[in-house]
Amino acid sequence: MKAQAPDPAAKPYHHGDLRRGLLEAAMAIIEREGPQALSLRAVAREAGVSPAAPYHHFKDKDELLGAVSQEGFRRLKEAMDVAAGARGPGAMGVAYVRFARLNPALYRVMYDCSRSSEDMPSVREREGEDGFAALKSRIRRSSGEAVSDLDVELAAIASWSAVHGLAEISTFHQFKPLIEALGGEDAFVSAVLDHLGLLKS
Amino acid sequence: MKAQAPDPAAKPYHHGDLRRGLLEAAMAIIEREGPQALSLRAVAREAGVSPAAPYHHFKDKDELLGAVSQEGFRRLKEAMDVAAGARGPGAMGVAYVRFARLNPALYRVMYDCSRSSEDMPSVREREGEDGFAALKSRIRRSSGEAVSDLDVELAAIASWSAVHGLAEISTFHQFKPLIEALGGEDAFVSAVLDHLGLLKS
DNA sequence: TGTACATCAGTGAACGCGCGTTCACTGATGTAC
DNA sequence: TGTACATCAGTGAACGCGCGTTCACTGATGTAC
Repeated sequence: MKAQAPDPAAKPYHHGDLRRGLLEAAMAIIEREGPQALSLRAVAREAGVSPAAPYHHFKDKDELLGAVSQEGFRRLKEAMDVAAGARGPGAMGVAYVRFARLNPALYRVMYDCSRSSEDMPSVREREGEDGFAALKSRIRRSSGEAVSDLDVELAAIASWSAVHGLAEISTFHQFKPLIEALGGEDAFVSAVLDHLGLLKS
Repeated sequence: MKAQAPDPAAKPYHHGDLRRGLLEAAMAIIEREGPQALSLRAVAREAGVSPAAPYHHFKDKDELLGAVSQEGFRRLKEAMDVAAGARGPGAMGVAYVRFARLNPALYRVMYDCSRSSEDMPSVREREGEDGFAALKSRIRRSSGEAVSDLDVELAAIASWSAVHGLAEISTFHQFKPLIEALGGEDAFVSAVLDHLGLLKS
């Protein structure tokens, strides 16, 4: 009998798409137990595979972590694109913070990888650049013609800082009451972003 | 001869202030090798003491990490207080980001501890609260009387988000050229914070 | 001032553990003829 | 269509390592009398 009718119960010797399976296992572990708990062995375990199997798909642990980060940026960009097409002003900021809220540990890993890797532009960085460029042209469009390139650049950085900062800070327990009073996370984020103009001190 | 003239070369059996020594060792390791490299054994090694010694001062590794975070917040508050007294508007934001830039790994540990600890108000949280309250009254003072408590609160959160986000993002290599063009980190930070008002999209 | 003793703050050896990685291997798959 | 064979993607045992923590211990310090 030659492997006809692929029995779905029988675990095949070959996984099919173990690379993707490992990435998903890694993300599951990160969100369930935190970035500290992520080990290659744990990922293999989670994927139902021997400890040596991942080495056929990733050079070492760092490479897997990099791939996880990359996949995270891909998903973030996806979420932002959806928000960009659909709703009005502020929607993208809200979508950004929402992504970070729904995937806090993944978001942390993404940030850590961004900082530590000093190598050449990877896919991740290119996607990040894309997002940043899109942000700039959005700001350019919504401002008058009187704004310089430098102003646009600085405003884009300010904007990115604000959403990144808010993404991390809004998870503090300290803000729970205020968030409820405002009617949920998204409303809270929107309200905070609306108050960025008041800052003069 | 009874331990007269304390020979500075001779290492005494008792350390003197090992608790502080361990904290400083921990911070040194964190900044030198990153938060991942921090182990109790490494801290003891760095402090020149046996692996078991730290247990006379900290219940376990987490407690030491918490103490490091606490000390970090103390220093951050110190830096902010200096900036508050001395310079004009924006000085505190610049000081905040400067602290994070000079102690990037420590800052990261502080943030991670803030997020993970769900316990009662520790000294760290009280100091954090103090800083946040100070920020609010500063905003209240600099705004007119027409601003509601809610607006002040939201503006304070927006402000905090912006400096936290900028603190982390400004270390990306991607901004090096712009930072140099503007004449240094502080000028860069100041310029970005000045552009927070432009954000409407 | 001296002495007995409790307490404190270190030592160093040992424990069990999970980790990253390597190795020789084997089962499954695809391709050339 | 069948067969030989190269290649691919797994296995599972093993390695050495540093880790957190515990233990019985000992040297130094402070206190009561």
